[in-house]
Amino acid sequence: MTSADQRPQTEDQPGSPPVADIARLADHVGQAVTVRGWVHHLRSSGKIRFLVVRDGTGLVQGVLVKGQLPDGDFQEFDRLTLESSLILEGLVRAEPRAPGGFELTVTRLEPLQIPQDYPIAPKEHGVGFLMDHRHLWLRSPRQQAILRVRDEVFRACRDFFHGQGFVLVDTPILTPTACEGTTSLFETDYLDRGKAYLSQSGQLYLEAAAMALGRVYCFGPTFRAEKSKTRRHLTEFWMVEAEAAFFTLEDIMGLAEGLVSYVVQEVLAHRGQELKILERDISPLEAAVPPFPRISYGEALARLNEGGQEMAWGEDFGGDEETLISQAFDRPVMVHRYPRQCKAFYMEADAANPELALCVDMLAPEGYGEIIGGSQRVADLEVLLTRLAEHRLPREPLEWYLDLRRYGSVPHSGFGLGIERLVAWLCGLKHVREAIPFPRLLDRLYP
RNA sequence: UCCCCGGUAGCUCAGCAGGUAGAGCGGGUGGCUGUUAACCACUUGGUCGGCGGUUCGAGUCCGUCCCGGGGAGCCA
Repeated sequence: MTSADQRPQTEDQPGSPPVADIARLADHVGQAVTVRGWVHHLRSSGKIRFLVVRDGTGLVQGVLVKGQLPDGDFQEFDRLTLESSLILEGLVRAEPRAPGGFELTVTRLEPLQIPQDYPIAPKEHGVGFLMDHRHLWLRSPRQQAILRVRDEVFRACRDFFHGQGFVLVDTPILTPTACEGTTSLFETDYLDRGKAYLSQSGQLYLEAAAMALGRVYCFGPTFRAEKSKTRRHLTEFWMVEAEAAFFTLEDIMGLAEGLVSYVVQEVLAHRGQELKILERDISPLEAAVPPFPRISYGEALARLNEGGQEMAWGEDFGGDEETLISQAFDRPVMVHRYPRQCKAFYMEADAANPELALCVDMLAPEGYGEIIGGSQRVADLEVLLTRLAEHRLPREPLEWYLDLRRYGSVPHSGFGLGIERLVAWLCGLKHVREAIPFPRLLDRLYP
């Protein structure tokens, strides 16, 4: 847990040993320390008692031996239950029998609060039950590990873009209209000005920012009111989106490949312990180094039809098709140049074949499906106006977007990366709902 | 919105051909000086999702509604 290295210390209590993070107990062998946290596990064997304590940095087993701490404190042990909050003082010992390698001989035990009937037991639970108790489920080692991987993904994304000269530009969450028009939006009242909608993408605003700063990205929540009920869907999810002036489709594919491979390598380098807790086979992650294979929609379609999965030209791929395509490769695959008819209005047509869009989807291996969608954007005002008409989108709310084509329009491209899908793949999760602290699903708004 | 599966103790589940409610875990009590989801003994624990129907009798069969899970479409 490298992040513990720089954790600021809180004030020690007079008369008590210094407070130590469990992750740093190695630095305190032979010393008296104070540990503050929650009871993770309890065992009693007559005159010797064990409790495993969690403090957010790790787990440590405390040993209570009668005579080595006040009798009153020893008896307090019997009142403890799972998730009791407490303060322990003790002597740090190297102990080969202990999972972390260190143990605490407890010299003082002070319960802070003792729960009755903590709902989550150290046994198997159903998904529905755990989701109802998500606020408590987060305390489990597995969920902690996922959240730490997620944190690493966020950090790595920001590092990558910063290193590539991209500027973080925050796009609005409350928007006057749809970005793409096709998907359903969450609607809300906006004071006295009618309806507002929760953003389903920062892309259009990011295009404006790219015309100011060249290379930009945004990182925020995204909302889709679709009645999707699959392992790959949330109604509220996080997306990192990039947009760069003068980038072609080829440029943006290189950027997407660079981002994903960098994030994977950072997670492998810094979150190996968490991946181990998750029992993740890391060989598919280790393989995710450039170059990622690139195939066209036409090639992908041909592969599917040869494999017996009959599909007509012009249709978008579903989850099953994505899985079949990705199974042919050992790393993420980029499928480019889909038929324009199944893609969004803002995508530039391929000059070599105007029926195709200059777009790309990156499919994660192991059936995790699309993690990135990107494209080169329409740069010409007249073309864009035609597209809006074709898609029957209202022009007035997008006049500002059209301005970008009136005032110094340039070729530009961008993509969006779904964070939860990436985290789910990295962690080997069965469902994206575990990749976000408090998932919002079709039929779930609690807790 | 559509298709499939499910709802029995706090949790995970079993319940035979329709005959009147079970286990493990958890909780409680006691025992044990090195336990690793400790172990042993005893004990606590139920509106069988709701409503209606068939039947002498329904957890079990039928209808319907509610809730949960999985999948499709759409998307990241």
